Amino acid sequence: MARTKVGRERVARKPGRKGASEVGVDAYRLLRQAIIAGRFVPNERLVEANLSKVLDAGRTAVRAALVRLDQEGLVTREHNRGARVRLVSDDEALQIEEVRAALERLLARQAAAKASSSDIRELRQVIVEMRKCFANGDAIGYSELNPRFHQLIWTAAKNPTAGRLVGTLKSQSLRFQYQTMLRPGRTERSLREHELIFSAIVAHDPEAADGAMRDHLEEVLENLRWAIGNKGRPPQWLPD
Amino acid sequence: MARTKVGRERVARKPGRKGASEVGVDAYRLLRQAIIAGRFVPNERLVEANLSKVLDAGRTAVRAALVRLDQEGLVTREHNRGARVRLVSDDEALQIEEVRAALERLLARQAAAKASSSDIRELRQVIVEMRKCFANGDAIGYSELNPRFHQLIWTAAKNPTAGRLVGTLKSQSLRFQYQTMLRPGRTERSLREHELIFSAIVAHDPEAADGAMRDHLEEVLENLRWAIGNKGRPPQWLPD
DNA sequence: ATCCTCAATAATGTCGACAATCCGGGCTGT
DNA sequence: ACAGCCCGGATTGTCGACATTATTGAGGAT
Repeated sequence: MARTKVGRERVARKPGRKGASEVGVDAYRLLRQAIIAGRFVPNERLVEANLSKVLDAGRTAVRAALVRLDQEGLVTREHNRGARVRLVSDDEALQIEEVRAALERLLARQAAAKASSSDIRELRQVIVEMRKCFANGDAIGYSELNPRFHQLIWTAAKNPTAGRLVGTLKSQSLRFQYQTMLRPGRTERSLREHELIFSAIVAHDPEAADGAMRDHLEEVLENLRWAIGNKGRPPQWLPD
Repeated sequence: MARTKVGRERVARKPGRKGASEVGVDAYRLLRQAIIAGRFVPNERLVEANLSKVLDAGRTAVRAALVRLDQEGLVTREHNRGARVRLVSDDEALQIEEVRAALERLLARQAAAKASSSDIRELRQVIVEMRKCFANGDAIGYSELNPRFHQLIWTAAKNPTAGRLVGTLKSQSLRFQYQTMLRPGRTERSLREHELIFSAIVAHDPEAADGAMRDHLEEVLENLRWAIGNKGRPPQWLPD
């Protein structure tokens, strides 16, 4: 009865707090976003007490988040030595990208087989916007459309297993992605490749979708190799 | 010095305990093995207190293990509702198998490109043993050789990223695997397919390895579909 | 009889405390 | 001067305690 625990004020950790969201999952998402956004230097130590304050969550929640992120490959944990943000080497980035390519091919194939008309409508929408960005020379707008296009394919494929996997892979190699669109003329080719994938899906032709996605990601991989080769030099536009 | 804490007996939780191993990782491995081995009914509730006693680990360790296994897809956790062993539906099993096929194709390709002579030696060893098992009609021996063959390919491919992924996928769908070898004549075909993969790797022909692995896993997938179609009926040999 | 309410129970989520461990810096002995 | 040792600070790992939440079952009102 009315055991309104007065003993320990469960006073909100901080005044403004979304009531509906849980603490643990929040800590996980926040930390994940922070890592993906590159707000930590690679190999930086993640001290639980600090994160606890910064994320405004108990150490327990931080701990759970670190365990998840470890399993996810975004941080490494050594016994009694804490957690660090994981540094993915160049070789690893290539491996990850290869795996991602294999999965995206599968997803493109399945998307072509199973895409609903609403899936196709949304894809078309993105393609239209991409064309606009290209016409306006808006390279960064284009870059932001890119992941949306791929995500739509994942949902169209209706294969959540593969979708989750590709998502985590992408988050691991995201740091390398910013270099991929700097090459002159890359945007135009990319647009054409995306259009090919799209039309294959519209035509419900799995074979063609697979091939188009293969070509596209082969191109991306080639770019990545090039970017890694040019490492150390500051990334810069080569004005055409 | 010699702060040999007597206050709280850290006496081994149970008499026989490997000193070098840590508790947490042990709990994880044990629970994982138990789930994979099918020692739980699908959808069975995993009560932390019970596991704590059974696994002989603190509740904290159990908790961490559950978080990991959740991320790995072997259990599901609902907030304030605990964890259950995850039941993978038939559809999901098919999806998983499709993803696995895509990854194994990649691995076969890379194995053909990069296999060292010692890798090849070990693979040959397994093939020889497989032939023996087939000749003796030892179907279960053959079944146990199967995963070893594939694992050797993963190591030969030298792509730990893909290897880990395939490993977790396999653990998720392991429950469905026992049905795959029951079909009459399956063993012989399987052996031939494995031999084809092997010779492609020996010849360092990535394209052929990819194709052979594709054919092999297409066959496996077909078997899985058949097995799922025949569900409910008790699995039984059809004597030829 | 059926549905609603509400307490008892069981399990999870979270926190604080403390031990175990690692790391860096100073001290000592040769 | 230099190597090795040892200690103190900092950080992680683990445990127990307790609040919170879902669930179950009994009892009462309609």
